[in-house]
Amino acid sequence: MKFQRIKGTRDIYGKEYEILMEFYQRAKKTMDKFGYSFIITPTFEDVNLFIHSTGETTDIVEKEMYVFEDKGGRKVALRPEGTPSVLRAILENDIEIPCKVAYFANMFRHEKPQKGRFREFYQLGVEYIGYIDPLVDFEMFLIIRELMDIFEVKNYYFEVNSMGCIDDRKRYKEELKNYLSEKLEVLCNDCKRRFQRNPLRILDCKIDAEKIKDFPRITEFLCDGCAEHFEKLKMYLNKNNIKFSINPKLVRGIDYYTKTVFEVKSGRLGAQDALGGGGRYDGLMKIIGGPDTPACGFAMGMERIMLASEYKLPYEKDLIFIVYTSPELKEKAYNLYLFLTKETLKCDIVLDTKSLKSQMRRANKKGAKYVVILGEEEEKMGGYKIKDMEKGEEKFIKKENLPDYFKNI
RNA sequence: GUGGGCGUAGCUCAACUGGCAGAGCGCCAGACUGUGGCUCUGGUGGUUGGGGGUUCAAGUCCCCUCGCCCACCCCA
Repeated sequence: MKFQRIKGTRDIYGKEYEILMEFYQRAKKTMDKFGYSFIITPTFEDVNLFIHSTGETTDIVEKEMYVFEDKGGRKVALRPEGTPSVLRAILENDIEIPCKVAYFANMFRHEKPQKGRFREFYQLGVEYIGYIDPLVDFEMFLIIRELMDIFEVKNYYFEVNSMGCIDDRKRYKEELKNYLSEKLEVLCNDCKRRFQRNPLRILDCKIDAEKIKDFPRITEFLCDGCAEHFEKLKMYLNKNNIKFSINPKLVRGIDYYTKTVFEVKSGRLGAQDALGGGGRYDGLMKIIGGPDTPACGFAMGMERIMLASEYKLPYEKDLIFIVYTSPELKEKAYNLYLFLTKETLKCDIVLDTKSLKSQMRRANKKGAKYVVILGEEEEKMGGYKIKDMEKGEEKFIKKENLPDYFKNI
């Protein structure tokens, strides 16, 4: 019986694993600098958490969630995004607000896989909870700029829009519906369906883009407070030389956003060009039963980051390979291997009895810098032969001098 | 969920209108009597994704199914 992984999932190993972990380390360091603390929340939650926060009419909840019933009859969902869980955790653990939280975790969405899109994927998420100040929104851009830097992503760009507050959006929705009702007949079937359920989504439609060119801009329907918030953000961005363009069609697929929304995009990705996205969600905390608390955040897709990144793993040749000339010496060789690992040196050894030649071949293939040779002759002389694989030189060394020999490689 | 492309050795791919499943790389070994890379020589390697059908004969044609890639939808 042979098995294969579930569609849209991946095995991450070898170089890709090393890169992902390196990126995690770097992100951790950056988030530490900005004063964020990391959090791990459960992989699955009560399905209602997402229904109420992400939004009942969103594609994510409507058709992309992995939902199942556990043995206790609870309806459970694999998390499709991180923000609801983080807010839930803050409330449940009475974490003091304001707070700054980050996470690095796998997310699950039942979509058809394509370039840069998987059913299980990794996100780096950042949430800043507690302030209405547009400086918070601005900080998201600052952090992303720094992350793009350390992930070595070069050609990225920001798109920004404002969704206004709940009231603004209500008024805008009416206005948009008015405008669209005259065009409804010429729109595609998807858009006709969206008209009732979620008219904002029609702005996203590529088929009908031409037909609705002169749609009303939401930024013209913002209340004074939201307009000022947006102006301040733009000012901060300009002052700090963060380039962005305003995309009045950017509405995002999650219901809870208010005021600022944004995406980071890359030209290197194909159709799924968003490296990350986020925005302000001032109403969400209240929706899930907490105090009325403003917040802002974003998430980035690590697989997409890796696609867009120019980062190359450093070429570290520091492996020490142990070889032995006869089966009788195997256990001695293995003890040497154990000894060296205690010295925290990177080493390896083959256990199936093979010719010295074959062991040397293996050492070379694994990229060994040094080979320690255990042989009968060397045994008699109380030491080992060490071969420098780059120079091809060999040197005899006494057993007691071995640790020192590798001290400064 | 909808469309298009594709599944042949570990990898990259050949195999005309149906006619004995192949190459390169890799892997293993020898040339080199305790020593890697380079070179040469030999060897290993397959239920042609799976199932069914048509045929004397199917990698090739037909149907079903699974998977991968790309796009739509939507998003990270």
